[in-house]
Amino acid sequence: MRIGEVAAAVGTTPRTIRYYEEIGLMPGTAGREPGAHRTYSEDDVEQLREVLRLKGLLGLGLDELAELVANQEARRTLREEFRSATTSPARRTRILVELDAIVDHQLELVDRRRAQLDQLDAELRERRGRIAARLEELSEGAARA
Amino acid sequence: MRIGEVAAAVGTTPRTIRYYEEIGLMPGTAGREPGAHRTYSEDDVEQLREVLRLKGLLGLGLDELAELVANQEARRTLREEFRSATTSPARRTRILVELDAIVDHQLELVDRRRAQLDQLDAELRERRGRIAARLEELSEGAARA
DNA sequence: CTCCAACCTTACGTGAACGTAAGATAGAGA
DNA sequence: TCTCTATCTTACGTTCACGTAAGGTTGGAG
Repeated sequence: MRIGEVAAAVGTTPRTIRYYEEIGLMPGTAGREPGAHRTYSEDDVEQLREVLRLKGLLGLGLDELAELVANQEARRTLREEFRSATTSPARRTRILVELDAIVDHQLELVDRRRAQLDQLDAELRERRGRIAARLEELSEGAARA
Repeated sequence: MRIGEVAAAVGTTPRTIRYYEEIGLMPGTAGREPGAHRTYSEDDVEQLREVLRLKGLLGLGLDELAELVANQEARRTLREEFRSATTSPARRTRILVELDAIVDHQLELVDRRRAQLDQLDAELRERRGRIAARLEELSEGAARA
């Protein structure tokens, strides 16, 4: 796929994709003739989607996202090696353990944020509960009058 | 309280507070002599805390935060009127209904974000589950060998 | 009243994250 | 092969959210 298609597919702009390449969030110049068009695989697109998603949801900056991207790339490499027929079971096991650690890390980030939102949500609901209670009181007072 | 105290109390800087005033996220110049020191109430501090919190958790920009702040100020005004002895029960009811709507709106924002995080969380957990399953398979295979 | 730290205003600087414009080029289709 | 259209590189522009520096003022402690 070319950059314009990818941009349209994930809902962003070519400029953003190039920028992400510039700061290391996208595949980069590996084996591309200077001036040649960029081409992307389906996996690249998927990775970009995840990056944009995490950026939006967690509000991460380039440095933090870079860490996650490194993990994403590690995931891809490991998955490929895992799928290879020549990989030994022992090696497969180590790959899986590593993949597990990566996912764990992402889950930790997500869960931390989720906990904070839960806290806020609970506080808002309590506030709403108090308002409802006062409304009850008021309507009872009106009924007695 | 003065600006430095407030900044320290909520973990930010005087500059940020002045900036928030500039863009309408903080009380402003109402009745302050030009050049005089800014003073803040406990309520102001609390409002600032909420703004910073929502900014951090939801990643909102000035415009979206401004909406929430308008609501915060409405909340304060309404609460004060509610506490006044001269307010009629009918008026109190209307105030409560309005407050309820405000909190509802905030809850909506928070819940939407929470749902997205839940979705991501579920996906990550499923991914982890698949990895665990494959590890199972591998160890079983090793046991049979 | 005096002093001085904390504050004031004004204004320019900064980093992140792109937008936009210009001129040259690549590469898929007729 | 020729033709466009999407891409390319380069580079300056922009908005947001503050940081920082300069020179003057406020206002509470002593």
